[in-house]
Amino acid sequence: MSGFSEDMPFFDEPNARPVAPSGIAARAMAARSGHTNAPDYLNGLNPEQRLAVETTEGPVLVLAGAGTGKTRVLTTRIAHILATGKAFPSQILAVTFTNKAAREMKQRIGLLIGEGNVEGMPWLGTFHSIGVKLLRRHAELAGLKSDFTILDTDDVVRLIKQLIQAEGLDDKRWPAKQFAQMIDGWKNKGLGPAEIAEGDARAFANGKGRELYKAYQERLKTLNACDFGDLLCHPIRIFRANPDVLKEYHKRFKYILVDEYQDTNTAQYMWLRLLAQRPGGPRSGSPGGRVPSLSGVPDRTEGGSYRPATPNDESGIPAKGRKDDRPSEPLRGPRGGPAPAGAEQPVSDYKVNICCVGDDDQSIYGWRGAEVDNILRFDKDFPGATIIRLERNYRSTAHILGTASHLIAHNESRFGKTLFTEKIAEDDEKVHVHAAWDSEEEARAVGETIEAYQRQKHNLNDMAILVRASFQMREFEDRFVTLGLNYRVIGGPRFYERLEIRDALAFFRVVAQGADDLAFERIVNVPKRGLGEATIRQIHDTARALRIPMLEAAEKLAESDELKPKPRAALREVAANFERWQKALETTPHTELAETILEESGYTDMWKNDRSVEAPGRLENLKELIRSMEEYESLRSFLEHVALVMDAEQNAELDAVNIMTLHSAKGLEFETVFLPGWEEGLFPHQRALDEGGRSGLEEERRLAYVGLTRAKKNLHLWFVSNRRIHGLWQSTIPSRFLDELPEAHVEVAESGNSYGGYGNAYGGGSFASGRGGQGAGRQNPYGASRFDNVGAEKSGAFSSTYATPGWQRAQQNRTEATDRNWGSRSGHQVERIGYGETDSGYGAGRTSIKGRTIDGELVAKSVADKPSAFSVGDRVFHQKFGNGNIAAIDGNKLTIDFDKAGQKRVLDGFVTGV
DNA sequence: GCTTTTTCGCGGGAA
DNA sequence: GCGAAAAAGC
Repeated sequence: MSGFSEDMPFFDEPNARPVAPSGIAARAMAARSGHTNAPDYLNGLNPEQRLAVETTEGPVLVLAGAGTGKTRVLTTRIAHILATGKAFPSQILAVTFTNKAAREMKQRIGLLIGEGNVEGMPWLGTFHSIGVKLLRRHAELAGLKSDFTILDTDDVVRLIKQLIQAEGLDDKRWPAKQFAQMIDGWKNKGLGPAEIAEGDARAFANGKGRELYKAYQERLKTLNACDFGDLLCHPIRIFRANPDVLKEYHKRFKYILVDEYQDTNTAQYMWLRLLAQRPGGPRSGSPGGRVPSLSGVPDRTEGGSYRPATPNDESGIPAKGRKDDRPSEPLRGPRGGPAPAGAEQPVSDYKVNICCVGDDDQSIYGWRGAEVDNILRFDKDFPGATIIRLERNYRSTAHILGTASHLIAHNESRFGKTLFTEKIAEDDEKVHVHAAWDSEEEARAVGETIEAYQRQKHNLNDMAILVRASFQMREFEDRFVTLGLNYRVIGGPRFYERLEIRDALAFFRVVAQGADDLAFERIVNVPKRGLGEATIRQIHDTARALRIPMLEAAEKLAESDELKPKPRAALREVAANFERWQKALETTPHTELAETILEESGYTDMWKNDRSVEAPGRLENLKELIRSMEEYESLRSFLEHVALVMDAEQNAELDAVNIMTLHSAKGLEFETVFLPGWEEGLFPHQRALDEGGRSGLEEERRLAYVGLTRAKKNLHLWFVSNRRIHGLWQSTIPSRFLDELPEAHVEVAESGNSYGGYGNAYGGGSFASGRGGQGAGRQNPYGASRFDNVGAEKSGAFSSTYATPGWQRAQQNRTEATDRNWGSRSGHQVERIGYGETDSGYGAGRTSIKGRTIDGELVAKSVADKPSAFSVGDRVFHQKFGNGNIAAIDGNKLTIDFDKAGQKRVLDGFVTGV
């Protein structure tokens, strides 16, 4: 929560006590002094877990496979450090990525050592929450005041947009959103405006990228604000520029623990390195089982400046772009693998009690800056590191584990772990692979399977549908609504991102921090009071000219006669309101004040008068917002919470099927898991392949691995032959990942109910052209015809799917990862994958498809100008919808009245004349 | 300044 | 095909 309001003296140990509730410490002492009985909390750990808990000294990397008890090790390790008196709670730095993980850790440590003592762990939290805490303490060293505002992505984009416009640039050509992402990327690498690569700087805004970035940082400073990236970057810069500050933290943190280390980005790595470094000096002995006295903490930073990690990089961080610079040989584990190019000089001859826990096979966040290399390189960074593998899985059946292990073995850049289980039951089912004709049938069949499980008394809560992309969810939702099947979507739009909540928060922000221009701008004209673009611009200009916040500028303008009477009166009212509320901040309880603000501003009335369907819900949300404020002591601490904790709890009461993306499923487990959409182009996702090449494919494969390992007992994979992408139906081919599954653990299920009628006609479709050489060219190491009988009895269609040229292309793609052009070699089917195509489909680039402007010309125009091979009234056949008559033609898009399926819009490449 | 029409984008999303 | 955001229209 609020780091600055409840600030404590820096070294607070005098008030702290060693943790010894429930006699744990006593027992630990006993254990150490010769008794063979281990303390309770160590009971039930397997040998590897126990080693990971008890190896408290020196660098430790715990490679924790899926379902091997990672969180248990982390929490028990902390409990162990505390119980044996190696450190006070406040001397342990424990970082996670999500609030959820931090919360769970706190709770579980609480169970081990007693609730009260977890409160004494002020440095357990997310990278960002700890970053805020550091920054609030040392804000002035970053040019901020300690009450700075944290901007979220939305604010940042609006701010950048203003800057782009201020530069006189075309904000169409240079989208603010894109630049925000670039800044995010730079900050993930810990790069300030002066440090970014020349090429990157030139790539945006006619070469003004660097200036723009600089201007952005300056603007943040004047707003007394920072973005999420700054929460890490500012502390890094502060540490580097102020050795004495860093030294304080070196003294403080005796043990560092990091969760999900494979997800750390370069900035987080820099941050950790700085805190973990103990330059110079000999390795100190183990503090043993003594509670170290304050004065006895040796100052290991004495007499040494930082050891630069590379000769030309003071940061302790490898040069940017390592991934790309790296020689192509794979990293084969930590032992003897080649050091990646740009790897910095290892940390040596001083003691670092850092313990990182992670799983390289579950690294799925490369796209937001995570560097798998951080974990793969651990023992180079920390020579002499103990590496402990947790491979004993407590979650899944042997079939599921076997399937997942076999799949992930296709990746090259990994440590290599082999999960095993001792739970082998005869009646464990194999992993099921199902085929469906299209995504509707997929949803229908999954629904039926779920209902079948339900009849066998399985809880819906124990089932989950994990999709690659969120657009897949809709079909399931539609189906479940029809069936009356309860479901919940996890990771949807979040509470604090809702319009009404953001509006309300903007009011509060201006009251709490008058200089928050972004918030002010958001709500000056909410509810509508006739303050349009022109007036706002005027406020803006005045604020700029006088170098004052917009609220003050508004006050001034309201008193002057520069405005027309109407906006002037409105502005005067706004200014008066805020003045009144700001005064009330001192005297009124914050929940009461919040209500007053929403009433007096007319905001609640605005929604009361709104006749739309959402309005009542929005009012309800506002009430909920006020209610949730009660838990905080002040408006300010509440706002801080909101900035950092954007998640909202779901209700677990209801028995409902869980629907979520694969990404948000990481860390969860379910008895029964459905994985739909295993098709080339969707999974692995086309864009991952286009942008990431082989490493992109490997990340997709890790995502598949994450999906498979979520299942405890039952696992169902699906692929379809037809899917609607961006509104148009496309043929698809099964994912290459399906062919990477081991035959021994997988059972290919018969297709549910495919449409017999359409299926029959299928042979006449375009796949037929590729049937000739089927099987011959396959390089499937697990047998050539494993999936060939899929659905054979019903339609025969799916067998061909696996033997098409498209399938073979997928195989080729596997070996020729460098070839990123789907269209180049692919023959007939390619236009059905990806993003739709021009008429012929041969080799046409994706750029030409959607009517984007290229060199200022609308490309779609030329496409549309091309006369279609069909004319209105023609009788045509479509492989999904059957026969029909063309009702209208729009370029290559046909509107067809189908005999059975009704009117649909399809690309002309999908139909043949009859 | 507000309402309707057109355009755009469309992988994953913590803090 | 759909929703959000921008541009055009009133």
